[in-house]
Amino acid sequence: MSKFSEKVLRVVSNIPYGQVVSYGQVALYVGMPRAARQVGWILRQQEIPDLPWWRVINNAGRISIKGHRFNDAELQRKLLTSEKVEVDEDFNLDIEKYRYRPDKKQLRKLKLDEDYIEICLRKIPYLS
DNA sequence: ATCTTGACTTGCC
DNA sequence: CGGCAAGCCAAGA
Repeated sequence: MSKFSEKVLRVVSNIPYGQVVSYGQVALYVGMPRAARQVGWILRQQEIPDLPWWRVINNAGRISIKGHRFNDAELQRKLLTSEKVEVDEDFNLDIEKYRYRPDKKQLRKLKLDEDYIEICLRKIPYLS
């Protein structure tokens, strides 16, 4: 398993119950702000135990499982609604209402440079 | 090495 | 709001 994959799994597994992040956000927190598609690529290889993959959606606020995977999208909606995240019949939700916004302390756990952490905080500000 | 495939994002109509 | 074209880059073949 690549370093990239490991970091992605670590970030995703830290998303709190009842909150969501976008693929681009995960990419940002693993140090590769433009690798959103690759985050999706990693999560597509299901069979990853103890990973709250359903808390990752696209930045438009939509469940993003594509193609002939309607059942998986339905499963994701089911899992989200079970944690009180409201998702409508078109797989849309209010991402800003549920978005996970880590603070500086939490970002430091990811072993990122201090200045890069500032970039993260500027892009996804922590709201206190 | 080279090409293709996407659970993506952003900007620009 | 919605669609579309570019840009993106890890993995597989």
